[in-house]
Amino acid sequence: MIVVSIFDDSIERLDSLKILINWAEGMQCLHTFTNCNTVLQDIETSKPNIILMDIDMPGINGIEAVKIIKEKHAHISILMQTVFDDNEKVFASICAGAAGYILKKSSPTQIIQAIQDVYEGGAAMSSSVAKQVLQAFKTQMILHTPTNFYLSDREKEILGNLVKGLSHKMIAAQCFISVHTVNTHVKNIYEKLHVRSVSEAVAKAIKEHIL
Amino acid sequence: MIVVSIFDDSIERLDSLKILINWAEGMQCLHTFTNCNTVLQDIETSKPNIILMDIDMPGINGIEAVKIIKEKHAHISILMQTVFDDNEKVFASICAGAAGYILKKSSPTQIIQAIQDVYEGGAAMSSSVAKQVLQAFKTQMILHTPTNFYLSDREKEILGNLVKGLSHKMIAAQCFISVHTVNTHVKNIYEKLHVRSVSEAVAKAIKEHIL
DNA sequence: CTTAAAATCACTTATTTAAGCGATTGATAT
DNA sequence: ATATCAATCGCTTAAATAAGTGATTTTAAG
Repeated sequence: MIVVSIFDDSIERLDSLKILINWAEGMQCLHTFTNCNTVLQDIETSKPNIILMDIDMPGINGIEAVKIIKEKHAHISILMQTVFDDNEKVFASICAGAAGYILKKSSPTQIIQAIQDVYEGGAAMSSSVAKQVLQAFKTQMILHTPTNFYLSDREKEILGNLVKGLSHKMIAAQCFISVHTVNTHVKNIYEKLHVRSVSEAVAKAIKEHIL
Repeated sequence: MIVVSIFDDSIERLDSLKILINWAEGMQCLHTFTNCNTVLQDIETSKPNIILMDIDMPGINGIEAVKIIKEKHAHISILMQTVFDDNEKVFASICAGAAGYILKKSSPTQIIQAIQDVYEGGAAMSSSVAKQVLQAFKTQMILHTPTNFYLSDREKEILGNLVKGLSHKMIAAQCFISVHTVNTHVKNIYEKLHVRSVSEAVAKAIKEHIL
């Protein structure tokens, strides 16, 4: 039996969600709370597997609450709910440790499904939220997509050692080549990366993920 | 009417998906294809709104196909399907521009729902896939737990200039101080960061997000 | 077979860095 | 009031680096 606790400042919504969950098979909701001021204590009394958390609440807001809960009860999965799929709040919730993010306009079936998914270890997101996360994820990844500067393997190896903070001499020893050769390689690296010092090269190597 | 085209190397799966979609209200599937070798041409003939794309196919694989399709038809949403929720492939698909990623074990209802979600501009993910995306997203975001090395403002400023690749002399000019002072600051920075060269300092500054 | 690229080594010179020493001033905290 | 810290400046020396020029060898590609 999945035990669900709900935090929402609207008593009407609290009631309807409670009825929905108790109607659904395999889950029950015995405790609901209108704010998060005593959230840890509330969890002690209700011992939920899953928490339905409203984001906009007076006092401690939903995102803060997630952080507080996750610190003490990492195993409890929290499903966020809001009216709007606000970018900032979605990301903040995810970072705080929420297992899902659904809109309040979601259908009863979707809400039940989301709780089920989260209980089974998955994540649940309304499609519009998923869209945003995917978009953000994509730009994050593409931002970190290495530009190809056509460094040779040896050059990459040497650049890697520069990033580690090794001097030319140490690199020479490491790679069993002479300092002169290291010098030449470094010069070529500078050419290819369009930089004129180690620091610039290292900065570029890290920022552009050339590894 | 949502027009769906399907690419999958299994004819049985192709048939059952086709039946499912044609059974569903508001969508139809007239064309299916067992490979992506002539994918652009196939799209010309079938003119789909949504494409269901298998990942593992002989010849051009699903991810490559997405890239090819998205280049010419950015407006067509593509829903990926595979047996396994393999990390790499999920991310690659997202970056290629897929609008969703569902597992083949998804229920008929979920598949129909996913197509609907994607058609409405959202994204669709199986909960286990969503879980992975969220996890990756979170670590990407949260990696930024800046350790405090107690650098003074001036030291941070100078470190920032080192990261930009400026030499001591250039920094001196920039900050209207002497090279000697820059030297002293740099020495202090090295002490605080426990490094012994610009490259190490720059690497640490970027990696640990000291800015 | 010729060309091009990658990797290697060498030498030089001017500039830059690292590291060591020491010192003054002003602000802040005890 | 005194101690601590940040910021500043100065000098020195040894080591490291940047930039130039030039050359050999191997491998891959055309």
